[in-house]
Amino acid sequence: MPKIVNHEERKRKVAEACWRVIQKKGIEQATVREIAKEAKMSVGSMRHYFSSQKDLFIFSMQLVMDHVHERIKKLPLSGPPIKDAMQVLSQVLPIDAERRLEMEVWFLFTSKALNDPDLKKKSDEMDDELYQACRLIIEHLTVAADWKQETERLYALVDGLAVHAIMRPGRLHPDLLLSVLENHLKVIGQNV
Amino acid sequence: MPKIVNHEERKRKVAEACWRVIQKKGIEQATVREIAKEAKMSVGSMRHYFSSQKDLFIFSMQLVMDHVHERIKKLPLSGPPIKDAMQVLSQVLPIDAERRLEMEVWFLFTSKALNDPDLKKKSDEMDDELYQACRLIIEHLTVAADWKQETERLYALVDGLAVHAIMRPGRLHPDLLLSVLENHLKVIGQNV
DNA sequence: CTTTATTTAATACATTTGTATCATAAACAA
DNA sequence: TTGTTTATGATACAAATGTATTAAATAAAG
Repeated sequence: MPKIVNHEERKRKVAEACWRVIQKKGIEQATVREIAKEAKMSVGSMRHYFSSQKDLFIFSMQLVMDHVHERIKKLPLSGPPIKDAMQVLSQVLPIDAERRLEMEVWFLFTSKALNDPDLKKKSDEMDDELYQACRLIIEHLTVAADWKQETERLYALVDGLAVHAIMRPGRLHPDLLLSVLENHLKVIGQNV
Repeated sequence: MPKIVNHEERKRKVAEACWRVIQKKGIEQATVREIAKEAKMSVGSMRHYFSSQKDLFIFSMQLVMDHVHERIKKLPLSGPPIKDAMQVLSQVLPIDAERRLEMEVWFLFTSKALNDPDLKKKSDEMDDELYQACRLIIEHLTVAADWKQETERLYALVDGLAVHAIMRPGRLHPDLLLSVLENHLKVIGQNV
């Protein structure tokens, strides 16, 4: 009956356009008009896929989470613990253009989430998952009794490195970032 | 000649009102009208102190930096290196209401700075200072050859802990935050 | 071809926003 | 008092923004 269009696929295309606008102009300039322009459609047409700007933002956050999940799922793990941990954590670090876009966008959504309960819910989801991932890594790497402390330390290090690499890519480039993280894991592995 | 008003003092009062609005409603809702209301003056009157919203934002960022500087300057240092380091780093960690307000506001300014060159300049100033502070701490605590790596690690840990304490205060409360940081410094102090 | 459901897009509208204008008030100097 | 400078705040205005409305185009089914 209708026009031949893959609805979900179109939604993802719009969300990716939303990402690009946020990266290029910031979240305050991520207006429905700017996003529609980037997606090469009209505002009215875009509204057929997202009934409100907030719907689009939440979908765009979920799409970041989905991409991270997919990359981690595809990883050929069960090698050395430190190597596996590096592979997993690299999926949330801005070490190439693709991850950088997603992490910059996520960073801006996170800041907006501080004063937006709907976005905060999604932000907390991701946060809980990353915390648990760090917890598992710590449990596999060490037998330290204070796993809570070590988990917070690893998780804070990962997010801190991500933010610094986003803000100061000239100082904290991908190679340095990865070596800092790997050395941390090595020290942890020798028991703290 | 004029009305009896301390111009600089008034500017600081407005900037602090700006902080409170940003914390309560987010940076997108930190409009000139909201800030004027919080400062208990009219928009026109506020414009007498700041000719534009951007001027107010940059002054408000500078005021955060000033407060951090003042607190550090007042510290009675030259005790044990780890204790001194903790005292200094605590000034940029959200461990009480005052610091939490400043760090939340700074966090939001930082995210806005990603797409605003004027704010980015101020953000980079603070960033450079904190990096150098971490560098000094590392140099005093260890003789490790890789001071660049250790500086990035400490700095990322500090900022990561700050962001997590802001986003998830229920999980990462001030006591846990401080103990994670202190243990890190202790391990560093034993040479890495 | 006709019908029907979906997609597209132009236009409108009420709000909000930053900034500008202008008149008034206040305090000190002459 | 008179004059001058600073402070205050009401009002105005153009631009931007999220959302709603409405009509047209498209593709498949009858």
